[in-house]
Amino acid sequence: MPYQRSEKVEQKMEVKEKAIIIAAKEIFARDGYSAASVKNIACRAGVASGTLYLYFDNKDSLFMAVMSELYEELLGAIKLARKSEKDTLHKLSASLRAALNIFAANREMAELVVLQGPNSNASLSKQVATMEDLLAKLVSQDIEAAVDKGLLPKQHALISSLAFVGSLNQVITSWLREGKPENLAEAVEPLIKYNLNALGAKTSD
Amino acid sequence: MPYQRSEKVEQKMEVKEKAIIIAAKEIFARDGYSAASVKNIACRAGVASGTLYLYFDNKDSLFMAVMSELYEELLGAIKLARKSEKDTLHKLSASLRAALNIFAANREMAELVVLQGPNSNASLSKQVATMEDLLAKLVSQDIEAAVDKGLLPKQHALISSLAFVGSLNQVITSWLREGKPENLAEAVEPLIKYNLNALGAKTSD
Amino acid sequence: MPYQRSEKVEQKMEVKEKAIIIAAKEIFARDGYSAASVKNIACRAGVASGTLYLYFDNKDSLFMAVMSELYEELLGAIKLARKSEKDTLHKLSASLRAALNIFAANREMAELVVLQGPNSNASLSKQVATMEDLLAKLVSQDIEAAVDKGLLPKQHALISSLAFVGSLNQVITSWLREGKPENLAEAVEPLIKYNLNALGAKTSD
Amino acid sequence: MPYQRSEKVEQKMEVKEKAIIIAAKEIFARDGYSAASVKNIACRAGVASGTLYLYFDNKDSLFMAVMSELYEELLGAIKLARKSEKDTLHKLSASLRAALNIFAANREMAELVVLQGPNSNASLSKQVATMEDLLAKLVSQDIEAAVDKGLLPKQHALISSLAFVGSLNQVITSWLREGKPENLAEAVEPLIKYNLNALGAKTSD
DNA sequence: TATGAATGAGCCTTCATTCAT
DNA sequence: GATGAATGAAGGCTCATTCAT
Repeated sequence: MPYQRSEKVEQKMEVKEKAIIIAAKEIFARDGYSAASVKNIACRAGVASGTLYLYFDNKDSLFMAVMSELYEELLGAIKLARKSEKDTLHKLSASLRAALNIFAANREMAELVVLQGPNSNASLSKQVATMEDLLAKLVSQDIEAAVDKGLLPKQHALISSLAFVGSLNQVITSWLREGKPENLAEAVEPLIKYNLNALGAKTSD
Repeated sequence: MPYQRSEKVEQKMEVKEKAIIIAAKEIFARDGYSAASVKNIACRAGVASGTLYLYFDNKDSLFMAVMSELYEELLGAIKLARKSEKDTLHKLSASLRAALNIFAANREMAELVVLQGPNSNASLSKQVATMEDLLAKLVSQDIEAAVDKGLLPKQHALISSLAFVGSLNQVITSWLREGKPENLAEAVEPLIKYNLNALGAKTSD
Repeated sequence: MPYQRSEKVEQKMEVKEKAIIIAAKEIFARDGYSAASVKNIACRAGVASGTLYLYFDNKDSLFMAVMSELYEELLGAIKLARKSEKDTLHKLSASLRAALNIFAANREMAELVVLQGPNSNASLSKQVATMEDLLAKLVSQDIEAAVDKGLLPKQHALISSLAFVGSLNQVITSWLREGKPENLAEAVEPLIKYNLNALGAKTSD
Repeated sequence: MPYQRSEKVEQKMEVKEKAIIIAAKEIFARDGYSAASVKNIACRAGVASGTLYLYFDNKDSLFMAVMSELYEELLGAIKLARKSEKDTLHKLSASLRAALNIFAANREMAELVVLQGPNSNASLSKQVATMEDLLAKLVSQDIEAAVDKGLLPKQHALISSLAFVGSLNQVITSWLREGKPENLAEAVEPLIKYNLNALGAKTSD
């Protein structure tokens, strides 16, 4: 029964691959890209360092796998949150709120996505940047849509979207590095208000 | 003749120290802290690697020297720009404008200050963060002052200042990495407007 | 008056050369040959490292100069002490006593002659060994003379002289490294007695 | 097949570890601690320099491993020789004889134990000195025991034991460096006689 | 003569990657 | 597939020596 066997093996491999990614997240988040050693990651994953190379081409590609997974998760959560909202501006707010919530719940992810991802190594940074862009593009599209609908005044959508995303990044960075704000939760509403004001949304209050 | 230090030699040394810092900026900007090698830097500076250690204690201290110089330059430009303005809100705008201008004129500095500085190495990052903080504090103080004067509505000053600085960072990051916006100049006014709106300033138009 | 001038200069140089040797003794004694750095020695001598090379070909030759001087001093003291004695066996005792006395009075010398000298570097060790030999030869000659005169029984003069010198060395080594005996003075008589017994001298008591 | 360690691999590793130690003995004996380079040792062992660090933490610990092994071997031989003797004084003679024999058979060991060991590096020397002391203590205990039994006259046991060990050291040193005596074998009986006389043993002849 | 900045070979050590098992 | 011992290039840094001044 070669078919079943292959399935089992495949399952085992998936398990191992996941273990490696989980370990990699921990180590990369804690030590940063350069200081993280392959041996450490393998060790944490309960796997020999050679084994790691059966699942990933090299350290870089492991890092990218980690980042991809994180971005997928992050964007998934954001997209999900947006689905519950009809109004474009509410979509924007929901995005911000979802991002802050997921980072608050998963500090490691924040560390990786916000701090380590963008600063790994010349070539990796470029690839990560591509993923980072997705969020900016989402925001940009919302802004353009809202402008079209007359919900927002005309503006430089690129700059606005970058500013929007940047404000989020900085708050998280400060939270991670300085512990200020102490809780991401307290940042949610002020940050949403800040950006909606910035975009020119007429807030009800 | 027991060695004439004062004149030529001292000058030559200053020149050499500067050459090393210039080279370090190039290499650190291009490769990042970890991937940059001391040998490379020395080589680029036209100096033997041992020579570098006559001017700097070690790689870390060279990096800090580079960063310090850059922050001094950056904050100097910002403070200068602020001096010409009386009004608190104008001070804020002037700060943003000055920062964008200096980065536009000095892409390498942007690369180092915005991208490499924050992600070098655990202990260096902390020191750099201290310098980064200065800008955020400046903004925070302005906001609080403006709120006190009734120029701005009450708000969460920490979050507002982080968002302010973050929006700037992100625009520069995107410019460096994606080439969008193509020119920082075009970002200046939209970004100022974005943040003034965000802060709740009543814009005249 | 070129003659006088040359004399002055020569004097100055002798002063400087001596300063370097004095400094070298300190540093070599403290750090050992390899760990002692030329720069440190020059610095301690109040001289630039380049200057050192006007007086000595290189680190090795400086070390040899130090050792030569020490051996000269040591052997001088020993020969002087021997002169006051007529009897061959008394010459031997006097040698031992003189050696212990000079080391007790000059711990640095002991450190260099006994510990550092023999273990500097492959080629230096050989040269130092040649100087070490002088003491052994002196002892050997005494033994042979005493045997000829019937003061000592026939024996393997080489072995006896080596043992004699070795016993001295070991006591000093232990004194330097372990602080046992606390005082070299207390070692003098036991050590003399040990070796006279060893040589077969009929001690009066 | 998750890697078969137990048999061949483990054996190979032991072989390799031994090869490294053997190479280290050669190089340390030839060049001394400081001048010996890790690369050279690895090379002589037929191993990459990185491999060496799989077996030893660093150069220091490799050196200590070498010295420990040698001291173990040396003291083992001495203790074995002593076991065959009942009389305290015979134990002493047997110790000396055993030491000379093992050095005669293993010149490299002599080089390391007598010449290099004591002069490696500040912190290592101390550790080595601890091992060196064992021999001196053995001798010291014998002397004290013999004195108690009335086999030897009262004496300064510390000085006597140091002299005893020193005489041995010096003979070996001279043999190694000067080639005198040509053969250690010829030194055995004279040296034993020298020291027994020294201690005040009533020799039968 | 005296200086000390400059050199660069060489040091010990790390670590991503490979490959025999 | 899994292992982990082995590799060796590359890293930061030191220091005896040189040489322009």
